[in-house]
Amino acid sequence: MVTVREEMRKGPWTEQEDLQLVCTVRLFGDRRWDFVAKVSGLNRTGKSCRLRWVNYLHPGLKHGRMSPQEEHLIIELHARWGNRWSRIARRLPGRTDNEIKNYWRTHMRKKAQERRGDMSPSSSSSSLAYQSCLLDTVPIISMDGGDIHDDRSCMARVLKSTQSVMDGYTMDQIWREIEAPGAPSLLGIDEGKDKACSNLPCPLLTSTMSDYSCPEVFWKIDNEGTRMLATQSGYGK
DNA sequence: AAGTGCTTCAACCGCTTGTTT
DNA sequence: TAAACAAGCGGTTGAAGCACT
Repeated sequence: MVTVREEMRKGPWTEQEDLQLVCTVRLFGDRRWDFVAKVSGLNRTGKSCRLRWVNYLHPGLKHGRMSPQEEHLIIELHARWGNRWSRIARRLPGRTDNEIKNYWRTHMRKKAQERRGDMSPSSSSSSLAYQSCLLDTVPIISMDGGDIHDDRSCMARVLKSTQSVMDGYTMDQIWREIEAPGAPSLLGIDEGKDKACSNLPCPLLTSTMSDYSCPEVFWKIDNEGTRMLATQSGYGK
């Protein structure tokens, strides 16, 4: 009988861990992080998985320098809202609260102080009103609320059977495919759900959804850009 | 080339808020 | 309605990389 709780892994993520997390999130969605952490086989907390996904692995993220427009917007919104980083981040598609927070600390605080003197409060530029559409770009498949043991064993089979396939892919390759203009989304969600999984850069995902009868639940986007579950199970309502 | 200080940013921590039972 | 749990948020830390001496 094993009663000793395993020590959770901390610190920087490896490429292999990233791959495992990406594949697990694609299969089960980015909601139940404790579940994702468990079935992925990663010895990480759900919290850690969520953070890694949100701040680094999320397909909608930008990975470059801030543009002048983004800089301007950060200054403007910080002046208005203060350190409400997540709120500010929602106005900057592809940027995370963590990234903006770091950026502010390193680049902008000084600049903002310099500019505060000559910036009138009415200088807000409506042309800079970005749409908060980051999350809408994320193709997600989620689990339903079924028996957790079934889901876990399903995932275990999936990961095991496809380990060799995953080995052939690096995160760089996945990013390139995600970022390539006109490239199919990871789950082909842009072209309709019936084609989901047909154009995956990671072959793991094509085979798993059809080869194993894992619960299939899809997110849909409502008119306000809010993700909702389109499901027969009612999970996530 | 080696040492030192600075910058950057990924990741953790603890608290708060929201959701489920 | 309250308790338990999950997710989100903002602050902080520390390692890695870079610039300068």
